[in-house]
Amino acid sequence: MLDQDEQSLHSRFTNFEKFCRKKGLKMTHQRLEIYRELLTSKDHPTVEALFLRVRKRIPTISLDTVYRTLALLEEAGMTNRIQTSEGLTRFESDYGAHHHLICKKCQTIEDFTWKSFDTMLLPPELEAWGAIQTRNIVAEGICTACLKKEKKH
Amino acid sequence: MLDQDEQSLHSRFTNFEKFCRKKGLKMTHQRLEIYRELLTSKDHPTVEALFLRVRKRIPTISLDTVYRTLALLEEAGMTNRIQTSEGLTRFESDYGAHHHLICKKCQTIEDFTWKSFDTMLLPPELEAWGAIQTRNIVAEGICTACLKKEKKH
DNA sequence: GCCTTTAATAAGAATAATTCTTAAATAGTA
DNA sequence: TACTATTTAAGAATTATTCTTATTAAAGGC
Repeated sequence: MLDQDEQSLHSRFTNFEKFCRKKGLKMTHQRLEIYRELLTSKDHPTVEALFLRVRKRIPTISLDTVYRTLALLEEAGMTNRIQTSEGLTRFESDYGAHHHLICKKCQTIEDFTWKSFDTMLLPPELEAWGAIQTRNIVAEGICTACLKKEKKH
Repeated sequence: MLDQDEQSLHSRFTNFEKFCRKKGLKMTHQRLEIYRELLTSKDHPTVEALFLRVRKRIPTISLDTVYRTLALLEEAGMTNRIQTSEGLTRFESDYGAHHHLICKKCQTIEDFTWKSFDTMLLPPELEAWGAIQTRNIVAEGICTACLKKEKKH
């Protein structure tokens, strides 16, 4: 995934403030730090991982606050929840349409984009199903790092 | 998804027996019934749901046995685990490449196939990532039934 | 800048899904 | 039929997540 530039990062913070005001939500220290951490994390962290990272800056923060804030951000469409086959919930800040590559060995998740897929017409049979809003590819396999480890064996 | 015919259902049972023998696993009443239930369930059941269904035939079966058997079947590639955004784990028997339509309202999952997507070349950049083994689409939206309910409102 | 109101927080209890432990039951085999 | 190694049922333990409640802190009016 391409790096986000400073401009877009800044506009994301502004959007967060706007969203909070519109909803009558308070802009707390905790919310801001959790959101900042999520924006700068590129590894699809778990709730626990985010909690540990934010705790470096806010030592008294509780895990529950991280859960609540993530639920809030998700509702506002500012983060995506990813349920992995490990059974863990991971989060990512949302940079528009993209897809996932998951390594079955080390469970790391990488993003990729595929514009021509995104604009491709879905099979016409699907129209009868209802109103489709999103389509995401999950590709699984073994990443290069894990393949190398296997060879050494 | 197309109905499976009797022939294929039978061959699946035979494969299960073969798999068990090869692995030195015992063919228990419980394993057979859990597998049968999974094969004939077309609604991507949760562990709990499978447990309740199998219990009609084996009233003394334990939830843990269902968990263990599903883990076994998964390892053998005879079932797929689907982690939904509700946070529930659902299962399906594996009938080759297919994709999922998930309703955000009622959370039901439907299968669909898309042959031309399955054989389509992935973006060449992905080659550097590693060895990709599977690719699945998850399309989300609102199903017709839920759309109708919304209109009545 | 201070006060008031109301929402948000931390802490720990509660819940729910899943896994583990152990004694009893059973499949596969001699 | 008897033996051995798995598998099972039952319930305890674990883990992720949500709830409860008393305390703290934002936002807005003064």
